[in-house]
Amino acid sequence: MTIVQLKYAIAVAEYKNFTIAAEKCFVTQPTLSMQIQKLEDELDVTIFDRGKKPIALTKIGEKIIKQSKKIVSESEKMHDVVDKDRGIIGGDFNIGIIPTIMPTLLPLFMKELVNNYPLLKVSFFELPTTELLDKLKNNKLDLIIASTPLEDDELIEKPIYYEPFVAYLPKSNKNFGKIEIEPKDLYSHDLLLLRDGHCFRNSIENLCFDCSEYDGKFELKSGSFETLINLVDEGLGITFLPHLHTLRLNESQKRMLHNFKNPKPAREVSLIYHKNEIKIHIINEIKNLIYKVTKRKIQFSNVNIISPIKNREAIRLD
Amino acid sequence: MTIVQLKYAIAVAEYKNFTIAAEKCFVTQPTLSMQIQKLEDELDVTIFDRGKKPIALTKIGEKIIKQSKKIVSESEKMHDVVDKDRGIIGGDFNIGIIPTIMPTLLPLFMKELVNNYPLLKVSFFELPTTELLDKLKNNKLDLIIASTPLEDDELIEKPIYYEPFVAYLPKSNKNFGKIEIEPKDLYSHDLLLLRDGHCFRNSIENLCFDCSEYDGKFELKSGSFETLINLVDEGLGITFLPHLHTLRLNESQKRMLHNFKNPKPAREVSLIYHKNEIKIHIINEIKNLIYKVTKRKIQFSNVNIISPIKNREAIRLD
DNA sequence: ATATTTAATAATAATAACTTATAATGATAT
DNA sequence: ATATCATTATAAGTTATTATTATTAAATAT
Repeated sequence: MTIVQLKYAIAVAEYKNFTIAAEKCFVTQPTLSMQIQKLEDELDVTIFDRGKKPIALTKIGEKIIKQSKKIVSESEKMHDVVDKDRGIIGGDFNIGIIPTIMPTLLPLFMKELVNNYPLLKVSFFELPTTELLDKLKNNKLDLIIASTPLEDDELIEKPIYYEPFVAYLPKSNKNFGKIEIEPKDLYSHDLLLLRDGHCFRNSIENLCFDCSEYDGKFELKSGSFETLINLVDEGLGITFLPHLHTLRLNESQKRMLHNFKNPKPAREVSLIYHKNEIKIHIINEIKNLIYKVTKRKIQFSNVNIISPIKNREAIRLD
Repeated sequence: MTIVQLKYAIAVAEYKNFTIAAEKCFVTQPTLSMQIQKLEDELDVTIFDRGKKPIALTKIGEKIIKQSKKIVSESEKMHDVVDKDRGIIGGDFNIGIIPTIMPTLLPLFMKELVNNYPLLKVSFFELPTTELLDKLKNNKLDLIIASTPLEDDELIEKPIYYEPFVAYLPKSNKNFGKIEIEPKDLYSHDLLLLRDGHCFRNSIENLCFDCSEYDGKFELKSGSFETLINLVDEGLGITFLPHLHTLRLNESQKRMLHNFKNPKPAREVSLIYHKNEIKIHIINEIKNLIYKVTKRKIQFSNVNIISPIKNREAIRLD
């Protein structure tokens, strides 16, 4: 049993295909096949059911892959041990951020991050939460920034700020001009939301509890707040915006913003990383940097945290 | 970096000698030296300070060996994963027991253990606690039975019974015949104890708190309770015995036993194994077997647990 | 100084891992 | 049913790695 064999097996488990797995491991398919066979021979088990299409893990195969991941992740940490000892913050580091956070948060720390750690090759990936989590668990990402709580016991969540929601209402709306509104006031047919799969939509759905009963315009799906804002401006409905997205609105648009009364509904934005703690020393550096930047510029209190997972209750936070 | 290289490095760290480490790994010395060099080259560090005699670990070497042990121990567990899946309880299994527990406990479960698991090759090692711990941490032992608490955060302790101490007094002793005695009654110059290094001695020293001030006969050191009993029989002093050691005494000897009043001083006897949980499925089987056997035959309550570590306080247990 | 111990190096053999080429298998389409 | 395609297994040969033996070098002890 070698670490290389385990990596090959993990790749096959991931891609469910020997040929693709071999490519990803930068070897030819026969090489990978042979090493997998050797591993199976040594352990005297069949890890993969080649009969099924796509290839499936056997029952024992599942366990073996799980243990393989542990071994490989511990072996990856060896490099961290060395780097940490030297105080080196360098190498590749991949950060994933959900689309509704990316444009407002990234500009806050991007520059300082790149300047402070010249040896670090940081890459950013803008993807929905589920894909981010997938990549994080497969070590394609080292850190993600997303709306929490996610309640995933493979991961560690470190909240960085709580961002209130604000209602964005056209003059035609009956609640326009109210000083303080409540979520239930907005229970209506013309609520415009980001497309399905966006966790921000889940948050709002949790906020409006029974909004799965909505019909009509509700089905209109958009991918960015930009579009939603334009639609509302045209009087085609109402929407919610996260607070940081409202800062760049013009004066007349700002008059359309309506705060909720305390405790304001809000989303929790967190750094999320794997419990295996690979590259933990780099994660900690970046964590401190982001803490520093956000603590100075973003501070909210007296909020109700709305879960990005469907059908979860809010958590009061004063 | 390969698992084999890590094993070689761990061996050198253990034996502080390339030649001996090579032997233990069943390879020649140049093979081992080269692999260590390759490992050092790849990680770009020096793990061993060859200048010192015996060979010493560098500062970063310490960390690398620590991480290596994690990786290797996770890789060892791969076989457990397979065995567990098949329900196989087999292979080598090494149990260490301290001398003052061995003769009374081993007969209770030895036979059933061997009969129940014919594929298991069990070996027993009778050694003092410190040596047992050393071997457990270096994976030379899979399980040890010793007096606890040891407060070692690499290890897991599972108490199996609490064994009261009994005083063994000759007729000449002033406390002879008392129905109930207290530890302080025995504060005297003729207390006979096992030789230094035996944890049972530490327990008794904790019990008598200031007995480090004792002089004279106290320095007489013995290795077994057999000797101590004989010495007391000859009227040369007094001693403590763990309860299970008193069961085979003859009638006249039994008249020399004196119980302490409640809560009786007692030692905690535990199964101890490594947190890395290698062979955990076998450990669990043996644990259950020993639990079953001891729960039926050994039951004590209302005791004060005396720590086998010097200068610790007793823990009351009702 | 000389023997002894121990790690490093050199030359070479054995083993293992890899590549290319090809065959076998199994599913899908004609 | 047969051809086609996708995919894994096998075979032969090459390269790279790991091992051995023999020897050298360095440090200690006698």
